[in-house]
Amino acid sequence: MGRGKIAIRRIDNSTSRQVTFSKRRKGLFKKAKELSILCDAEVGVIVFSSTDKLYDYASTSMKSVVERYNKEKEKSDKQYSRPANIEVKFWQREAAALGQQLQYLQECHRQFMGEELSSLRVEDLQNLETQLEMSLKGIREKKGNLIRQENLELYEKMNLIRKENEELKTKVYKAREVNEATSRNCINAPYTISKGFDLHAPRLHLQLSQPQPQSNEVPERLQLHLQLSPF
Amino acid sequence: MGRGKIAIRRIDNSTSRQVTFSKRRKGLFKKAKELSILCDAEVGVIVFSSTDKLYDYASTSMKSVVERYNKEKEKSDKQYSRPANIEVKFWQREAAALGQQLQYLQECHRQFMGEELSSLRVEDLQNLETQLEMSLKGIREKKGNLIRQENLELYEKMNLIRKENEELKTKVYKAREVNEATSRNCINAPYTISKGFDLHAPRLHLQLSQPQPQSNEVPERLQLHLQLSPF
DNA sequence: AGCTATTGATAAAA
DNA sequence: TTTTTATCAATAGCT
Repeated sequence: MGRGKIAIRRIDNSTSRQVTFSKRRKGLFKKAKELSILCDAEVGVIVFSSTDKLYDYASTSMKSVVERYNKEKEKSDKQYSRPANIEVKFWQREAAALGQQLQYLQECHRQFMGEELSSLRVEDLQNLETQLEMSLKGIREKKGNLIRQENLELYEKMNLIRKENEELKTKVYKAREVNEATSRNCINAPYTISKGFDLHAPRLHLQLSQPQPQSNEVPERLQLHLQLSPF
Repeated sequence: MGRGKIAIRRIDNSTSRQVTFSKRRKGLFKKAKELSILCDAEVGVIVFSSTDKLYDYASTSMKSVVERYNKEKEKSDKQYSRPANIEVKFWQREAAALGQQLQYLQECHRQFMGEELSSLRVEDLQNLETQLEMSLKGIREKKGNLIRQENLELYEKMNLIRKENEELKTKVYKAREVNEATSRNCINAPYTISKGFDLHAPRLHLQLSQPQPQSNEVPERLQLHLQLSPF
């Protein structure tokens, strides 16, 4: 169709190609429009030129055509993107709902902290007070139980250590006796050495039987809890 | 181009329309292909028949064409889907962050309610107790202030009403005197009527000077607050 | 589905 | 780019 037949292959002449592109693109869009009208069809045509310029025709709107196309395709293929908008709305709602919950809880929490009480009536304040008293009761009970249990454990440990100490003392005394018995055949005085050993032994054993990192804090805590515990 | 010219309008004959649709659709796709080859363009054509069947041609792939089209459009128009993916991620993050905050606050709140204390150490419980004691102090102070103020207002109102009552009483007595003076010229006994009016007057005025809906609850509240107020 | 007269599209030139 | 015009391609109406 033209002054001469042409082979269907890329047109080398850039100008010629440009002209042909214009004409044929126009023709393509016209044909698309005719098809849509004659046959009551929805038609969309997208064309990118070799210079990356976009041209498009749609009998209705390209948005409609692409959405319909994606809807049709997503039956077998989920990689198309249209449902994303629904997703965005879903997550927006989700965030809004969480935000509201958060705000409500924050207000509630501030009231529990004794802040922002101005909006409350006497009745609300009374309810809050009652709730806090209940909470306090539970918390004190729990704390008391914990402390008592800790103290019990500490007492048990202390007793264990004392027992060990007693046993060690007897061992040391026995060792000293043996030492004294043998010392008559010896020149140097082992008494001072044995005395030094006697003094250091308990501390050494205390550390061995307390593998926790805060073993040196134990007495302090013990004192603290005894002091605080009114139970 | 055919045996006769046809007007570009919907073909009424269903069979004829169907045939034309087939022929022209094939022609359209051929033209699209020629354009893409001759001019080195990327072309996509989407056609929905009047019976909702999908036909499409793309010089490369429809996915590529549609994505390129969306990418091009999103520069000027946000309703297309490529940015939606980023948006989805944003809102997901937002929701996740809010959810975490909420969860943290909920745990905190439950502890303030005296629940779920098992994860807390003695130190935490002590802090919680101190906080709650502080909160309670603030709440009690606020409640006390509110009640005192309410009581003051109620006392003032009561005094006003009493004053009004006194005034009314004097008026009633004066009216009775006038009545008695005129009753000598009358047969029936107006004394009982005036006594009844005397009894009902205060209640009537109490309601008139208390436009609140719970005006009949006032004495009860007054008693309650006096009972509760240790301030 | 084919056929073909006829119209429509467009290549080359301006 | 658009117009012109000669030519080829597409297809409407029939089979």
